[in-house]
Amino acid sequence: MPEQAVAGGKENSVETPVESTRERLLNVAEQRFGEGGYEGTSLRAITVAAAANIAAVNYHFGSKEALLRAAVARAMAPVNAERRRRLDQLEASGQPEPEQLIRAFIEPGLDLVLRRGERGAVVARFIGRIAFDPSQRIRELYAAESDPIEARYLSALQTALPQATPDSVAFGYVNMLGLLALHQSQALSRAPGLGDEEDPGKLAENLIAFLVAAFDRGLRS
Amino acid sequence: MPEQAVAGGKENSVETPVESTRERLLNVAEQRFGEGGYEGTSLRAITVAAAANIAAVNYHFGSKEALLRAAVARAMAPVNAERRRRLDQLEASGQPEPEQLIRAFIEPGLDLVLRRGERGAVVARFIGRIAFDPSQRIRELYAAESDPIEARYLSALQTALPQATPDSVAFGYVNMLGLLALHQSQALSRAPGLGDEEDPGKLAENLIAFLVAAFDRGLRS
DNA sequence: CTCCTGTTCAAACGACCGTTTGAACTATGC
DNA sequence: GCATAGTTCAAACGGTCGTTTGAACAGGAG
Repeated sequence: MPEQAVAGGKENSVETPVESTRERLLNVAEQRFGEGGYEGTSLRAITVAAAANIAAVNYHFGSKEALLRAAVARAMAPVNAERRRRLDQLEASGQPEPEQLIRAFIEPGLDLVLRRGERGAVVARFIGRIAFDPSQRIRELYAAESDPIEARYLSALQTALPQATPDSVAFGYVNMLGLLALHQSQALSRAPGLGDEEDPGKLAENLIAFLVAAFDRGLRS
Repeated sequence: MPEQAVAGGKENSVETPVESTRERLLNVAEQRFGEGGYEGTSLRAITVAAAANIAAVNYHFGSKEALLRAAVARAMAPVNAERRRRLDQLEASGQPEPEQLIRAFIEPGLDLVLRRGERGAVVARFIGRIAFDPSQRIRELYAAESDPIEARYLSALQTALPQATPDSVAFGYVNMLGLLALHQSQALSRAPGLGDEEDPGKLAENLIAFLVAAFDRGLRS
């Protein structure tokens, strides 16, 4: 077992804690997959950037798709955990408002991930891109990762919006999901300096206000 | 010049007017590109399905990307024309309501394209997919095709929503663009039978209502 | 008929793809 | 010391990619 990250070597004490090959592959994978998509990114491009051998991918993960799956799972874990935590908290304190539910969905996706400097933006773009990859196979791979919470959000939104039909609540939910993914992937910011990227917090507030209005008054009754 | 589509031959009088190789390539290209994305679709898969030779692509278009560009231009032309027509009409009859502007943007994208049976759905998915392709190069290719109208919509929306800041109007516009593309690409309909695909007209009305509410009350003032 | 232009074709080009192999290297347990 | 399990490596595997080539074919004009 080489490279145990001696945790106090001569150099790279905190800045670069000697990531393992496996971690470097995951880091570079989510960066490159987020930039070029799954089909548009080769394993060789990833392994070169990660200073790893081609065979390391199949050794640590088994295949290109398994690498993607591992990267998606790792990237989604904190987002899902935060969403669960907020849902638990909201449900524990009575009937939540629609805005609180929407906020509990959007903020973990934007805030928690965009506020972490360069790496956070990379993770956000990766998630947003994979969620709507051209290949249905890969979209399902992402959907499987966020499915468990989807049902909780749908029923919570339904009770918070009793006048809306179940179909229209589901319609609003997929719109929320889609808009979040689009802003995460930064595919909407065509020209630089649209006024969004400057402040991720402001983007979250704008998006939440947009969705709250749509949920409150834009769904069929 | 063979295959002049004799316009009244023995068979295939209306059903299959002997499409030229060029037309068959465009038809298959927008179908396959819409299903698998640009990177995920090979020229060989296209030419086999179009019953054409590989070299025909480079003869008629020059390259894979030029084929995509031609397909995008052909698919967007009627949508852009209809949007221009509606904008002209609205501007000729006084100050349009936000809903009228949103309708003039959404309906040509969904209605005009989803109401035309199988081919319309293929074209819609193609447009929606290309608009948010992982590759920035391809997204720009699409954006160039719809840019000319974008400025008109932005200024019309701004005067229809005088209380909203220019930034928030632009924010609403990209959200509208993104949601339309997502519904066109059918990437939002995960499970079959969500209640949307059954009636494209109903989807358009739901989406318009959703967006009108968001524009009217969900933008920063 | 002969030329000429437009179109199609099989075949091959070099490059890159994801995956596999088997040997080399490293640290640990005995 | 030796054996062992975990990890990395250069090299090659068969396949597919987009593109190019040069010959073959088709119809219209002279």
